Amino acid sequence: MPELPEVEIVRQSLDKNIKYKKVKNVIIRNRNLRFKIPLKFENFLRGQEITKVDRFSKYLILSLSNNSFCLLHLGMSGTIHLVFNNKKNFLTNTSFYNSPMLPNKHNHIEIIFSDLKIIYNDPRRFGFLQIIRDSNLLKKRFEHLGPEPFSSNFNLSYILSFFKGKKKNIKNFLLDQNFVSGIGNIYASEILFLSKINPTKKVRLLKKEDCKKIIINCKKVLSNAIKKGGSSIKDFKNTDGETGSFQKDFNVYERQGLNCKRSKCKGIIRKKTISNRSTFFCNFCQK
DNA sequence: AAGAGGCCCTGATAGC
DNA sequence: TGCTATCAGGGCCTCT
Repeated sequence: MPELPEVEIVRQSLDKNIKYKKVKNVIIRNRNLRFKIPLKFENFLRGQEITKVDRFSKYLILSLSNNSFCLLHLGMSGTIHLVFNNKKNFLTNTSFYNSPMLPNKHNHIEIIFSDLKIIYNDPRRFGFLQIIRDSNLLKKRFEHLGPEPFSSNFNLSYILSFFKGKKKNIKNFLLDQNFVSGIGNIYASEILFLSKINPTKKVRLLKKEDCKKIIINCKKVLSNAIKKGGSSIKDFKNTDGETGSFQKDFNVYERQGLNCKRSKCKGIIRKKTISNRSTFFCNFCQK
C-alpha cells in the first residue's frame, strides 16, 4: 500500500503528535513481522524521547534521545493509528477494540505516550520496526538505496549513466529502489502515463527528452499525491483514520477498459502484468 | 553483474 | 454455503 507519499502523510502526523514526547511503555503482541522484533526492543524504547520524525523513501525514522533510531516500514499493508488518552481503559488497550474506527485485528505493536498511543497494525506483516544504534549504522542501512525523486542527485546525467548497458524496461527501473527510491507500483504507472512512455519500453531506447520528462513527472506525481493526502487504495488511511483523495486523480491505475483521460486521445487503458506486477497504461498515447 | 523468479503473510474476491 | 485459486500497493534473497 504505502509508497513515498503515504509514508510522508504518516510522518507529518507523527511529527505533529509524538515529537518531543517520551515513550512510557511499549506493548508487543506479535513479534513476527518481516524481521523478528527482539525481546530487548521494548526496554530500549522505554523512556526515550522522540526528538525528530524523519522519512527516507518509504521508511520512517524516529530519532531517539539516546542518539539511536527506530526505523519503521509499513510493508504492503501496515498502518499507524493514533489513540488519544480521552478514553477509559487507555492503558489496558481494550476500549479501542470496540471502536468501529479502529482495526480490531493485527494490532501488533503499541507505543504509549502520556497523552496518546500509536498502534501499528499490519495484516500481512510485511512491515517492520527496527532499532538502529547510531547514525553511522543508519547511513549504512540506506546506502544501497538510490536517491529520492525530489533529490538533486536524481538528474539527467545520473539517469543516463545508470541506464547505460541495462536491458530492463522503464517500469522495472521506476520500481527498482536502487535506482530511485520511494516509487511503488501505483505511482510508477501514473508517472509513465504523464510522460507518454510505454511501460514495456527498454531504457536503452529512451531519448534524453523522455528522461527529462520522467524526472519532472516523478516529482509531480508524488508531490501532488502528498498534497492530496495520499491514495486510498484498499484501506490506506492517515493516522486519524481518514482516507486520502489522490485515487480520484488516477489516470491509469485500476482504470483498465476505460477511455484515456488525455483530451483528444482515443486510447483505452490496458492492464498488463510486467514482472509479476500489474501495470496500467494507455495503448495509444504511451509510445 | 544484471535480471528473473520465488518467497514472506493475510484477506478480499471470483469461480465452481 | 463452502471450497479453492488468484491477486494485492514491498523488499529481500537466491539462482543463473
